Amino acid sequence: MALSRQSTRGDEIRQDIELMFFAYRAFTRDVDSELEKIGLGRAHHRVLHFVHSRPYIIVGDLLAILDVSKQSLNRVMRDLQEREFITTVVDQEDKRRRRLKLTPKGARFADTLTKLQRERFVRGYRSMTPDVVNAWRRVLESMLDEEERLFVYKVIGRGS
Amino acid sequence: MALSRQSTRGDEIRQDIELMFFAYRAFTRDVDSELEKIGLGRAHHRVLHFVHSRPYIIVGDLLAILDVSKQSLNRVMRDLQEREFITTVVDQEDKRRRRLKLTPKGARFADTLTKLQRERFVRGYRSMTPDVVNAWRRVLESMLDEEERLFVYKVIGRGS
DNA sequence: GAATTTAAGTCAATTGGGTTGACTTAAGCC
DNA sequence: GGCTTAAGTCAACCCAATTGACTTAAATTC
Repeated sequence: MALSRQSTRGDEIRQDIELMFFAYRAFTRDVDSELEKIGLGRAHHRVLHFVHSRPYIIVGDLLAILDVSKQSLNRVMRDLQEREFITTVVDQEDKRRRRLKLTPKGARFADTLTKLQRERFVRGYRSMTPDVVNAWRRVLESMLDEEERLFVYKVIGRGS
Repeated sequence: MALSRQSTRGDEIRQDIELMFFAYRAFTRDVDSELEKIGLGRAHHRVLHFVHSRPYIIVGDLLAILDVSKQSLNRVMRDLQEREFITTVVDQEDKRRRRLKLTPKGARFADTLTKLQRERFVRGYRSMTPDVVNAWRRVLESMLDEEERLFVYKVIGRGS
């Protein structure tokens, strides 16, 4: 295959853009294929993931994180509830709110997915000093827009 | 919003997984919205991008890079040809092959999209030493599977 | 030179995951 | 009591992907 292109100077960033594309695809592949076995998709994974790390999150906050319409979330939620991966409890302080939580079964499944992605990071960080790992994170963080960055800090519980 | 979660020790990688999700979303957002203005989607961008850096690439190689079915590529190609963003030329050595190339108009558009993504990288790399930037790349590369990594090196023209 | 393989393209049906719009139900707030 | 908010639903639609079955034309093999 005559795939390669002449590598001119000054296009390192262009390579990085492509690397980002390939890396993200690798990052989601294992998980996608695991989900496919039981007839779920990437959208289901995102819900499982974020509900797992934020038990009792309310629906509106989850919508804000995922940045999708509630109609879209709803279809996904139905699948997850049917499979008994997720349950809702009515908030006692404000009974309009539904708090989301994974069932033990849902949590186990979410954990196996997380493990798959975690492995790729561990592999990448091995042989890197803590300094470099930190810098790595800062690079990713700088890709976010200002306002978004504050939101993400709040969501992932870093920086504050 | 009570979005944040308690940050227990040992879940740094979990934060990184989420950061990867948010960063990739940011990374594609500008481009997506630019594409939307003229009625194209992310799939069109990928084709524009890879044909731009690999002028005269043949269809089969592009399929291998994108890892999609040819039926899928074909729909996208039709849109791009209608808009006169891309042209095909028959390879003279093997007349079954079609070589793809952007028109000047297509190249200009591809450049404006690249610029948008490039900015995010420049922002991230500013204040990083060359060493750190290199390490950053190595982390991303390590996320690829072994076989895939060799393919990607060939495609982006690094390593080898 | 005929048969097979390869490269590209096409039609049709389906899926996953998103959208907008319009609406309902129930609860909280002033 | 009336407005607002949180959640959920139905319907119609869109984009980007899939699989399967097929065609055309050129290159390769026997």
